[in-house]
Formats: sequence, structure tokens, C-alpha cells
Amino acid sequence: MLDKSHKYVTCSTCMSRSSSLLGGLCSDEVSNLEDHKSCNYYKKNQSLFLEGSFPRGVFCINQGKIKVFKRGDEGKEQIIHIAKEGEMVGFRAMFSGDPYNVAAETLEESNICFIAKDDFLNMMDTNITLRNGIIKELSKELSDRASFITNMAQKSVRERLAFSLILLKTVYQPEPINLSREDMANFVGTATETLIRLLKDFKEEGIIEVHTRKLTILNLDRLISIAGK
Amino acid sequence: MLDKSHKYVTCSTCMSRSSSLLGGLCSDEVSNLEDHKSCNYYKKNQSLFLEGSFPRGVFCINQGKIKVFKRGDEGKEQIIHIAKEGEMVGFRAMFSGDPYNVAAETLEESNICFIAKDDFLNMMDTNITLRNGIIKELSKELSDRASFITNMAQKSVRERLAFSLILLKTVYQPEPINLSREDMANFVGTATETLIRLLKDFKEEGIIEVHTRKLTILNLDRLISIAGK
DNA sequence: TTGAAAAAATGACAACTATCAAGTTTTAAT
DNA sequence: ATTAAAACTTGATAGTTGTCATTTTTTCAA
Repeated sequence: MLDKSHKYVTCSTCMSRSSSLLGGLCSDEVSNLEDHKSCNYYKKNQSLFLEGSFPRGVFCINQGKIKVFKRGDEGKEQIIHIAKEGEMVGFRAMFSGDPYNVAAETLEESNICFIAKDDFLNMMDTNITLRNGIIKELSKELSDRASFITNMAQKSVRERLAFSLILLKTVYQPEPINLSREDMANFVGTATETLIRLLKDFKEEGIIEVHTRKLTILNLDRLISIAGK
Repeated sequence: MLDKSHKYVTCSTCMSRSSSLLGGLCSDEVSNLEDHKSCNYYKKNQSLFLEGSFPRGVFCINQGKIKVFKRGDEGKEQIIHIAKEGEMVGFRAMFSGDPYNVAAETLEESNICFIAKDDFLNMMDTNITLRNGIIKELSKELSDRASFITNMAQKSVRERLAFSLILLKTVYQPEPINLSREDMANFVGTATETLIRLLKDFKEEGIIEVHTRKLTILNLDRLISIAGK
């Protein structure tokens, strides 16, 4: 169960904010933000926004994990990113003026604040640090996605799984990785059955340990060498 | 042969600029830009920047085509984007402070101008239109790459080839597509031999026509239906 | 123009991975 | 605690795609 899930989170005391893109706000800006944002509790598997809809603002994750995904032709999800506490979600399409090209959904119960588009754009106009932070973030993600594309094109599923587990470890730590097999397969970009077989191999090789849905990495070095550079 | 390849291109008369991110500059800014930029002629297969090097500025393509690519573990290139006249290349890493995560190389002889990092960042600080244009561009590319990842994960090579040919048509038109088999394979994300076999299928199905390296699309609708949504 | 090198094309083959079908375990609600 | 539904697992199989070897065509420089 989520701690204080019913409580309203204040930006001034939000631990997730300090390490986020909104960490550089001055106290005036924080109190202004507090006046304008809303805060909501989300159950597991609840949608933040749908592909094709128009962005009305940005989501700040106070607690919880979010999958950002796109559906392919046959409706199968490709998970592009898994966001955690301190990350902001849904601001890209706000700048382009286009509808969302991806969807976002909670992977577990979460506390998520919402800042309306106009309020956020105003903040960006007046706060250089925030603006530069956003540009930097967009650039970083662009770089990540170039690597993602290359991995998808050139690595085997086994290599991609190793790579994904390393990423997921940083998302979930210090907790064990806790994702459905289907979501994990949709992140790696493979069929659920193939994913399960490869997890089994990793178990037998002593690289990971699995208790029902909770997955722990026992041999990170091995994973790194399987994943390749 | 490239027209006037030895000539120095002036921003004020550059046709490629008007439709680019730098199209919104006022005349003062254009003349300032002219004072600070340099202009170079590149032969085919010349490098603009290497993966791992640090960005010193941005490249504006006056004429020619550029491949932006990343090398996988075994050195095989994955082409992320093919840029043409009017596009700017290499500004992402400039914002993140990281070294280039991708490399860029001319696909044909080209005229490319260069704007130093500081000059460009200054322009971005003072010109809101430019700044918003850049943010919008970064967001658009992010969206494109989400689709790219999903295609890579879920489409067959035949579907991806159809998709790629549609993209390449817009890059090369009104000229026929003119790429080496290897580059085309590295764009689609497949082996060169597989690409050649699938091109042969398309030829036999009357979808494309090929004269040595020049490829013309005869049946775009058919390609669209093969590519999927 | 000619010859060597690079690029393109073809064939044979193996392996990886997806799909389908059938079971088993886990989850969650009554 | 019970049970239905969802999630997970396993097996069998076929198709796609990559790899390696070889031949043909094209390119480009002497």
C-alpha cells in the first residue's frame, strides 16, 4: 500500500521535486506552483493520457511508476520508457502542438501531480533554469532513443533482455524489479513466451532470482557482458 | 556535380534557410549570423562529426544529404535519420553537455554551413521564435523515434522496408532515391542481403523500378498498405 | 579504355524467434 | 476459504532473417 496515498502533496516539501526538473525553482515559484497544480491518487493500471489525445498539461510523479508506450499495428504495446518518482511525463507533445504519439499508464498505485499547460509554459518563459533543464532533458532522451533504436535493430532478444534488466534495476532499486511478463516483453520488444524462456535461462545460469513477480539480479557483471556495450 | 559548390553561401539569400528553423530571424540577426558562420564544401562520405566527440556548434545543410547514425557493438551502422537541405544537424548534444551519441556523414557532395556553439546559444537566448522552434523540433523528433522503436520491434523487415521507402521518397523527391544497398539496409535495420532480396520482390511485384542505384516508386499506395499504419 | 576494387546479387543453410495450443500457477474478489 | 479469471509456463512447429560463400555487376582511377 502506498504511504499517505490520500494526502495532498505539497511542492515545498516534495522530496521527488528537489531532484527533478523543478528542483531549481525559487520559493516564490514553488508557492505559485502549489497554487496552480492539482494532485491525484492513481490506482494500478490507470491511464494518464491516451495516444491521439491532446495534452492539457504535464504530470509530475511524486510516487509510483509509469509506463510510456506506443501501440503497433496489431495493438501490441511497445514500452518506450518507464518513469519513476521525480520524473515528469507528457510534456513533449505540449511543445509540438501535436496530439500525443504515446500513451502513459501507471504500473503501480501512484501519487501524481498535474500542472496545466499554460501555467507550465509561463514558468518556462520566466525561468531560464527550468527552460534549459527541459531542453537538456529532451536532448538526453533523444540520445537514449538513438541507442534504443540501434539495440532493437542489432541485438538479439537475449542481449536486449540483459540490457533491459540493467535499466530496470536502476528504475526499481532498491526494490526488486516488479513487472508483469507481458510488460517486460513489451519493453524488450519480444513475445511474452520468448521472454519467459530467456528469463528461465538466466535463472538456470544463476544470473537472476525470481519469486513470483519479484526479480532480483544476482550477477550484474554477467548481465553487462551479455548486453554488450 | 553540385552547383556553385565552390561558392560561399550567404544566409540572406539561402533558400534552404527560409524554410528552416532559422527562417524566423530578423534582418539584423541574419547579418549577425552571416558574420559568424562559416561555409564548407563536403565531398561524398565525409564526416561532419564522430560519435564520442564533443560538439562545437551546429551544421546547417544548404545543399546535400547527411546520414545520422550510430554504430552497434560489431561496428554496424544504424541510420537514425537522413537530413536534407534546410535541416540542421548536431545541435542535440550541444544542449546536453554530453559527447555526440551519434555520428554524421555526407551521403553526397554537400554545402554545409557551421555556426559555433556560443553564437548559436546566444541567438537562442535572444530569439524566442528560434528557441521555441528548437524545442518543438526536439519534441517532434522524440515522437518520431518512439514510432521508429515501435516499428523496429513489431514490424517485419518487409514492412519496415516499405515504410522506409516512403520516408526516403520524401527525402529525395523529386529525384529518385539514391542510396547504397548497405546504407539502405542500415536504415531499415537488416542485413544487406536481406534488403536486396526484398527489393527484388518489390521489383517483381511492380512496386518499384531500379536503375543501378536509382530507385523509383511506381506504386506508392501498395507500399503504404504493406507498411501498415 | 582497362583492370582492380567495391558494390550488388544469388544460393544454401542454420538459428533465432513468433505463433498456436495446452497446461499450471497466481491473483483477487466473493 | 473458494473459485473464476488472469497471468504465467511449457511444448511443438514453422517462418523469417542472418550468415557465409560465391558470382556478377558497377565504379573509379590509372
